[in-house]
Amino acid sequence: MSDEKITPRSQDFSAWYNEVVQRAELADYAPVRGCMVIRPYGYALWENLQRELDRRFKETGHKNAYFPLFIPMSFIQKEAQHVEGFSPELAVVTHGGGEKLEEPLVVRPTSETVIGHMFKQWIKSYRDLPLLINQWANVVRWELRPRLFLRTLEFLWQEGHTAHATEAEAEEETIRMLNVYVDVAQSEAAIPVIPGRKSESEKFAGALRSYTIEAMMGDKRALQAGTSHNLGQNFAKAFEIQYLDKNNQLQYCWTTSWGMSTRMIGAIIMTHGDDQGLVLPPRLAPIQVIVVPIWKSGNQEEKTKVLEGVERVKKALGGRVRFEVDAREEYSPGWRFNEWELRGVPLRIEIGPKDIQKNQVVLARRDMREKFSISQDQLSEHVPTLLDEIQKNLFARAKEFRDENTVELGDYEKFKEFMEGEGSRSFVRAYWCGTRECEAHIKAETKATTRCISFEQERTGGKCIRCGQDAKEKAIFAKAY
RNA sequence: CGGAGAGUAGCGCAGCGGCAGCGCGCACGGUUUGGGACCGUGAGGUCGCCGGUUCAAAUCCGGCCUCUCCGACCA
Repeated sequence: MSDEKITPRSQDFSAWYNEVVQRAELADYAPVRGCMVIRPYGYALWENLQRELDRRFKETGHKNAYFPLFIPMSFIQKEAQHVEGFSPELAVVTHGGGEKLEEPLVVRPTSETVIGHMFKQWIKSYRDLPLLINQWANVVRWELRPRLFLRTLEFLWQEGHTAHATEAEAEEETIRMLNVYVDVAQSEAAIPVIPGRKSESEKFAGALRSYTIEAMMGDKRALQAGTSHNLGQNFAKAFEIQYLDKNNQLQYCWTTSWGMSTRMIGAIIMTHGDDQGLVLPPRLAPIQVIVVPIWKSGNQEEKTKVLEGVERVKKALGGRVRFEVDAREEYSPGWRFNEWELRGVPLRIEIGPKDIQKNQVVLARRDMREKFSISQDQLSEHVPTLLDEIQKNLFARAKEFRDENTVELGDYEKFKEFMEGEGSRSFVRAYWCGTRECEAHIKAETKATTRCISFEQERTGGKCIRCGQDAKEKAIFAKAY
């Protein structure tokens, strides 16, 4: 590992991002183009996110299951929109066991089709509904331009799939799960998000309606951090997912699907990170507190005393926070400080001879460049409180940044100028007539796309920013990842 | 897939027809330790891959692969 400083965020955001991912040991490039290895530290972060999602899925009545990686090609082709949307990015297995397969197998890009096929077998009666399933899995999409965590050929995610008796229930489920994503993003990852509806052209291939949570990254570009789809009866009809209602009438189900992926790790990096490196939200950080003991080597008495102090610290923290002790003598204190800052640990405890004398420790918050001392007796009470404060501060800071970089515009010429100039990477709220034509023109002329039609808006109506026709709603426009 | 750049030790780079180099990291020994310590001794290489030109190729030529950035596509 090189000792050189990382590229400052302001100088080259992409270079900064790649360096942080690798030097913080979150992930590495794999030998296959577009693929990545998630290293233990990055995987621990994912596990913490998984735990928070999984807990909420179970609280809302969902059960985990697992469906196969391989999907018959014919399944993908059953839903017209779906095949159109996913065909360009499919990985297809044509041979197995040295023989050409009779029917090619698609490596799942998402599992609506195979799950739809199984739902048909499992659902007979209205009594079987709702069916609430989630799976933790890897999926493959042959992306043209990969980026660590944000867009790799293979990625990890969860995909929820549910079937309901009525459209209203399906819609309710879709929104419920979107709200779970809002909660996880904001409460756990400390990332402020805007929940809203996707435009027709941005929605999932095969969905009736797609909802999204959109976040602003440190370079002001938008990132879709989670999606929830109301699939209507599109997949139910394609896969004949039917039930008998109370009146013995055969009805098609209404289905939903929703997903959040390892992309969230990219979102965390790009929302909170700074020129020192990664900054992790305490609630998801694999290591919440790093304890760095300091002593003069060769001074055995001093070392013993400091290590006794470390034992007291461990006792105070044990069971309350996730912590590690970095007592490596081969690295200077300064080196270790920098190392753990680069890796985003929210809170550092320094303990050396001076602290032992005064029965104190030095605390350093990762979110601020300042140190302060507290009595060792206050540790067990103070550290969890501090972690909460850091969590809140990260969210508040990110929200302030996003709000500062969100503008409301009504004039198209100004909009165009804005997207070319300094503000080119900001969120713009503007009335939009809702037509594909206007959306496509805006995209072609400004590179900005509609991120979502935010739920959080007054529906007073106005004029479309581009065509001037009546518009019912405002959309958020931004350049996106 | 279009445009640009890059691949030489783990990382960052120099060398650009004639012995494979530097800095950092790594190992060992010693001195150090409150913001990326220092000295010494070492280990580590099919110069991205394949082919061609040449007495001789990391270096010149052709093809391919990979990565990064900018587009189109996308969780």
